[in-house]
Amino acid sequence: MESAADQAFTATDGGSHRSRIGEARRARTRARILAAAVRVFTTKGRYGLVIEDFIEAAGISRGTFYNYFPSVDALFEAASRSLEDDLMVSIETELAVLTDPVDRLATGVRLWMKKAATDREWCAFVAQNDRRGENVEQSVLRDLADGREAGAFRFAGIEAARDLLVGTLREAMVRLARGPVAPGHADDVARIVLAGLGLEPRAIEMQMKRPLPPMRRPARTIT
Amino acid sequence: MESAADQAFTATDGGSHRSRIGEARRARTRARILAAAVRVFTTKGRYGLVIEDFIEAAGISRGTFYNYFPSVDALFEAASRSLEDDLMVSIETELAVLTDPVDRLATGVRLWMKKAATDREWCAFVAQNDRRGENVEQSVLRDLADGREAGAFRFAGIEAARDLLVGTLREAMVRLARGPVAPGHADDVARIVLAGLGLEPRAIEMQMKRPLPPMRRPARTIT
Amino acid sequence: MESAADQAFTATDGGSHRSRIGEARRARTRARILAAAVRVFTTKGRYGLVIEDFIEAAGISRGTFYNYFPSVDALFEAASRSLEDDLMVSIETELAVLTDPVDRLATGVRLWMKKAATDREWCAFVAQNDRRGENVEQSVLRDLADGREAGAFRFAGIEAARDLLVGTLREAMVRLARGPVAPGHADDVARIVLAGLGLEPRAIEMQMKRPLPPMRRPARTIT
Amino acid sequence: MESAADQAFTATDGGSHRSRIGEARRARTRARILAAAVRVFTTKGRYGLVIEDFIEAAGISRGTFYNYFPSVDALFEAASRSLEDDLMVSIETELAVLTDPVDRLATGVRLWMKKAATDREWCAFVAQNDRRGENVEQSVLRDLADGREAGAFRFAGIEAARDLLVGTLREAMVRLARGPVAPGHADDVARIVLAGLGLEPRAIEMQMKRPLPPMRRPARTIT
DNA sequence: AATGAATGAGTCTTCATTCAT
DNA sequence: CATGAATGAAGACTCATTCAT
Repeated sequence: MESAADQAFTATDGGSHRSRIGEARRARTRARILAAAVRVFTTKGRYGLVIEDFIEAAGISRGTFYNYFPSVDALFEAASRSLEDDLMVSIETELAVLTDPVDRLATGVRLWMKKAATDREWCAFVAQNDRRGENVEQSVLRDLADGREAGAFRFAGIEAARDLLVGTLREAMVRLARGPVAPGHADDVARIVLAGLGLEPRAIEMQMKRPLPPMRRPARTIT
Repeated sequence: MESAADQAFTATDGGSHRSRIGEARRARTRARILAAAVRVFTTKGRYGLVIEDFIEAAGISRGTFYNYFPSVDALFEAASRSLEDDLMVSIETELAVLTDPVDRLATGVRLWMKKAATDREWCAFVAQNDRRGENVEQSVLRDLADGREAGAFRFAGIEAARDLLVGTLREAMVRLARGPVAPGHADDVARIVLAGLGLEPRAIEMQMKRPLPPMRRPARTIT
Repeated sequence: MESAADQAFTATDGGSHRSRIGEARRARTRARILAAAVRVFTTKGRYGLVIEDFIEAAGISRGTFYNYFPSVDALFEAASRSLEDDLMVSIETELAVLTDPVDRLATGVRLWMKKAATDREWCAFVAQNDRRGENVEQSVLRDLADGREAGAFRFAGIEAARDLLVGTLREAMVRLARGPVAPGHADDVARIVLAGLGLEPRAIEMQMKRPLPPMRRPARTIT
Repeated sequence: MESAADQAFTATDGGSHRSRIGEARRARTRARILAAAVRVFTTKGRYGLVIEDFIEAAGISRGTFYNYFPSVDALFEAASRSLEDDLMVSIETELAVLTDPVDRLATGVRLWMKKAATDREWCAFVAQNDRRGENVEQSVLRDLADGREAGAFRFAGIEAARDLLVGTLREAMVRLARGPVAPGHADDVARIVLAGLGLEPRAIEMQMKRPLPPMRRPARTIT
């Protein structure tokens, strides 16, 4: 039942009160499905999953699933982007204060690897997806180009450089998702990538000594 | 379809000729299915394929498919091993004469990329497949370890080194499979990988100038 | 949406004003749903429609639909009766002044065809509906019987006569609903039906020359 | 197991023996499904039927249904055309010896009504479908045009004439499918249709006295 | 009264697998 | 061995209906 206050409000508000309530509920359900989907994908992999897996994990009905996502593929895409973008926002926030492309790229790689090493679920999930989102691709390409122009990076083709960066991180994540790794693994990966980009050994070590800024929003927030 | 002559001949023969004919036919049909399967996997990817896709491409019946492979997974496995081992045999043959691990690894990477650039179908297929075969993994790890011990490679962790090598090549292959690339791309990839492994720039250039031995068996032979 | 003024007024009033307002609103919403339903049925036919089709066309919510109609069938029934009775009232009004059964039947057919040719939406909708309403059936049967008794009509069985009349008009309406027809089509249909009933050619021409009374309520009023 | 004779035959026949066996089986199953579908549609009407209804009636599996028809609609269409064409072939066979369009059309109508009166199942089914097949439409239009040109028919528009013919027969069939009719009903319908087309009363009576040729293939043969 | 999120039973559709020919 | 019709379990998808707000 609506309270008198609600009534009066509604009367002069043209229905937006109900709308806002509805929207909030929708957002909550969507987040719930996405969170459950991440668990499912992480646990059971990318393929061979059926709708049942997700509705059971999310505690919703079949119909509700289709009210939010038209297919498992769409769900995976949404969950994937959500997780990745979530991190990228955190990273970009930190990188915003850095102007030097080498600082930016080195810090970005280290933060990414730190996240991967710290949050196994995130790592396992993102490693499944063999394509990075637009956010990541653009950010990476820009820093690579700028760093080369500045003379800090020395590599032949920017495409090869991007493949080195993305490919190495991905393989490292797959390894991380599979089980324990040697201590220092994350740093090893960062070093070898920077070496591949042609950064001087001393510059690499300077980068590795820089304190890594803490990332905000460490808790999973699926939107 | 057997000719009438075959029939007549078989009829007066013991079992062995029939067997030999049968075996040869079996091998031919199997090869035909595998070749068609490679085309299918290359074109449509690894997942979401159904038996119909393969029997249509191979021009065989449902029943015949099951006479040779118990499932799509088995077919993929067979096609995958066939293609990869095929190349590894070629590469290993060339590398056999090389004793220096750096020579071996550099040449191996260059041959691999040459194959990828030359044979798009092979490239697309192998890029789909996540795990490198055991052959590849072991050969790579040995050369990495030996090269580091010899002081030519300088990298922190061998796992990171392996991830750099495998990951970069994989991304490069995905790129190749997607469409045309800049000229010199294959060389760029080889260079950047070697740089990542810590090889001196001059040593890298020396490697790149080495003539690349031709690979035998250029024509696809699926076994 | 009620204005604030309505609200305030209602608040100090007894129940009856609210009731009257409510009834009026109810009637308006119902009419709106019916009008939308006619459009939907006309466009998409009788079957395979889902509630979504109607709530979208009417711009209402699911819940509201059920406040007015329990099912699509009920909605169709209501829309159907509404449209057909609407016309029959008009036609009966005109025919009321005519006593001769031949005059009545001929005029009725001509008015019906005129309506069909003039109002494509009505035509398409009614053509979908198999059974004529009871009103129509009884009126037709009486005029047929009277006309035969009077010696004007000459046909063997009254059932066959009714089938000729109803069937021919129906096919003509289907044709009209499908697209443009030759000029004079409506008259052709009236003539051929009267001929089938055995009316003399001269009598037919006399009927066709009679001025057709205008129908009242030309504008759609769904109740 | 194949017999030795089969073997020899197959060997020189390039597989067509198996093909013919397969085709025969396919044809039988298709006919079985169609026959069952006719029963179902006749009994339960055109709409609201589900695949289950048909596979149960035909005694086949779900998968088999889809091997032959993609949807209930397609099945209805096929069954409908099959029945209608079946009759039209019979009728056309009889009409082939007749050159006069009036003879042809009058005989055609009488045969059609005879079929409807004799075979209730056929009648009920065909009456469901509100469109005649191309065969029927073309045959009717040609005879109408020829008969008018010959001066025997007198009607204003050929479209109206077609609507009269098709519409009247359809309503008569609906009536027949619903229950018993007065004796002579079929003849009444033929007479009233011919009258509508403007045929002279004496000519009508002459037509009605012509002996109706027996139709071959009286038994249901669904193809 | 109006809203629209949630539900789940009812159907549709696919596809791996079998097997008689 | 090859064939392809038949199968039916598994899973996808729809949509009438309910109900808290």
